[in-house]
Amino acid sequence: MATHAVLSSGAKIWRSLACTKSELRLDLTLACGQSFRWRETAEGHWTGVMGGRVWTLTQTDDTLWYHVYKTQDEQKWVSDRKRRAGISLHEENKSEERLKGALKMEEAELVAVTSAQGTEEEEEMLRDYFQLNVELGELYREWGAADPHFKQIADIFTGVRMLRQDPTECLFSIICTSNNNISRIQGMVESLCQALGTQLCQLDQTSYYDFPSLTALADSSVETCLRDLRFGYRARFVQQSAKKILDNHGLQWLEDLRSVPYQQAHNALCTLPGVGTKVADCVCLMSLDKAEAVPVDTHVWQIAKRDYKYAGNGQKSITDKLYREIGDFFRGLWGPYAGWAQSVLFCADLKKFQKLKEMPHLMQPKEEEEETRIACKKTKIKMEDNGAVKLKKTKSAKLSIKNEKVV
DNA sequence: GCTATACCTTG
DNA sequence: AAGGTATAG
Repeated sequence: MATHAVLSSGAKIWRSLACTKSELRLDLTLACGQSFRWRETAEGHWTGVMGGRVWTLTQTDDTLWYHVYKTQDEQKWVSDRKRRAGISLHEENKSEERLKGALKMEEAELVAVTSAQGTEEEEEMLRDYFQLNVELGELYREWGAADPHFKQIADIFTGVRMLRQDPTECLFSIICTSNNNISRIQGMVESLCQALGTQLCQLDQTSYYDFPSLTALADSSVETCLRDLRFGYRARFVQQSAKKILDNHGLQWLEDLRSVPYQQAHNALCTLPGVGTKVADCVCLMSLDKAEAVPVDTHVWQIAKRDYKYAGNGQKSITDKLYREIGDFFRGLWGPYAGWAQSVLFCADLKKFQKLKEMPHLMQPKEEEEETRIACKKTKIKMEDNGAVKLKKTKSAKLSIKNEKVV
């Protein structure tokens, strides 16, 4: 039976890419709530579905390692890819040019990949998914220079990078995030793929499924199906949004929003049921190449108030006006990649990553003691005179952490 | 423009 | 109350 790949096995199945951890941290980037499709299947090994294939990724200091699994049913895989691209199967011999234009890959490459070659294609898919052409280290320096608070976070939370996700997967995953938490969302997205997506392969005891097509999501049976899967009121939003896209616009519409201005894409998304300003910004930022989109949720609002003394005229909730103002504030502070910077701070606020802040060794020596002293005061952790820290959590330290975020 | 309320489930 | 949205006042 097929198993999850591990680097230490020494099997010659791994390919590599030069990439430092300051440019990419898999653990932070794949588990901070951008994509809900990756799981840590072995220490430091992340397995998930991307571009219709199952991947395991891991990294060493200067290298990103990847393995792509063979899909279980090649023929089905190829026809499924074509169907997604909007090509009816009996039609495919008619117009070679049109077919190539509509397919993400050309026919020749499609065949090459399925015959277990296509090394360059897969490397390119990874570079595209992680947007490795964007120099994150340089951006961190710019954000840090403009913003002392960012600089303080940045030394620990390096390599938090915006993924370039598939727009359909991104939209329908993010619709599921309202009034929800990451672990439940992960389960819901997994259920969604299992119920409506095609199976790609099985590794150990786990089956992997492609994200459902727009057509599958639009079917009238989907709302009931998702209600049964405990999607709650989001079930209707998913089905109705899919149907509305197909009825009013067509298969290519979402992807075409990549080439229109941010505000226009944002407005277009907001016409969909279940898509408000925050969900639209997430989709813009995480799948439509709008780096300036800053999704403002309750936590980003907390960050703005707590760390940037943002007043907001004492509003009780995030109104449309306040939403725009906070976004503009961060865009003014961080510039055209403000959404990327926001994701770093968002990540640094997640409960599951708080332990990284307890390891002061990555900070500058001088800052280190002072920062540590402040942290210790807050959390009542004892610090020796020589600056050493006892890494024992007190009760009060734990109590200051609620749900996903630190209060 | 701002506030309040319902909407599904889960911890 | 959780990474909100839609609706009415």
